[in-house]
Amino acid sequence: MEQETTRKTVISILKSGYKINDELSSLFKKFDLSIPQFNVLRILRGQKGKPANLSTVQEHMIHKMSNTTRLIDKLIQKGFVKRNICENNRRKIEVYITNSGLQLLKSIDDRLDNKESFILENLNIEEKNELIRILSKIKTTQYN
Amino acid sequence: MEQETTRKTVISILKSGYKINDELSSLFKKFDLSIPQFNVLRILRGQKGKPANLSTVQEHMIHKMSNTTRLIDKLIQKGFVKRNICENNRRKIEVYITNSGLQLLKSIDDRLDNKESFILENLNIEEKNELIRILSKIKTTQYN
DNA sequence: TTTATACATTTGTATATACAAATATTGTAA
DNA sequence: TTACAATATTTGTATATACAAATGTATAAA
Repeated sequence: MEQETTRKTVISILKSGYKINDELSSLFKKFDLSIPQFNVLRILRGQKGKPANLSTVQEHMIHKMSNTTRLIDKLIQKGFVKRNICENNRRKIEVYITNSGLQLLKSIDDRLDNKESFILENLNIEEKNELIRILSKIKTTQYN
Repeated sequence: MEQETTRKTVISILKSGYKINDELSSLFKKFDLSIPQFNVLRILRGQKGKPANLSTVQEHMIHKMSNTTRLIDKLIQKGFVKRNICENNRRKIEVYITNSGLQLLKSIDDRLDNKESFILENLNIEEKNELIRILSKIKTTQYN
């Protein structure tokens, strides 16, 4: 009985995640970006000028990334990101967002806000906080 | 301010979804199955002997599938599923689960229950029901 | 009966992802 | 200072996915 509720809850979270994922994918697609690519750009913007190295970017990613190198290669090709070898530790590379990348994010910001508001339109603020609170209790073996 | 809560909520759902996805992936991987493959098997088991055609399977999938044909090809290769051409309407195919597929599911059932219980270990029954209730309010443009 | 349209599935192709192995650089212990 | 381990990133490869186009079948209209 409770097992049944547990199963339904798991499926409900999974499904909600897929739905939101699809919604955001189709938004970013208009800007020729994938969700992970967008996240990298947003992480780099959060650096406020300071470059980040690959492992830092990986740590901040919303989901574990198996190949950050090629992900960033794509962003470099598009001119949104630049890469240098770190002088202090030549194993590391430094990645930072370009003006073109910042402009792109600026043009996405409003549309993302709208999309997010739309998705959660039927939830009041208490429900949103309740969701955040409960979801934070999820346990996993994979990562924090 | 509320926009900030909205954003946090969206990210929280996404992240929870990714986490659970990764947990289940790594469980199914032990049985050489992906999550969509497992879902197809479970849908077919739910048919209780009656075959299902491709579009029926697609409708029941937890997330939209772009290529059910090849997904089922994999399951056929592994011997968990069989496929016939539908006699009444030769455009359709009929798919059904084999005994080997049923046995596989049986061997997964308990471990899946355990995994799901583990993931939601810190949630009481009210919180689970509350999650289901709130998550059902999520709106999307992509599908129902 | 021919032609067009809708339906159900399959195939082609380009891109993305996962995972393991390889490379390059640095730190450290003998 | 050499050898070994640790760190950071890159590359190879196999598989998965998305999307569009193609195929084959059925239905309906002229």
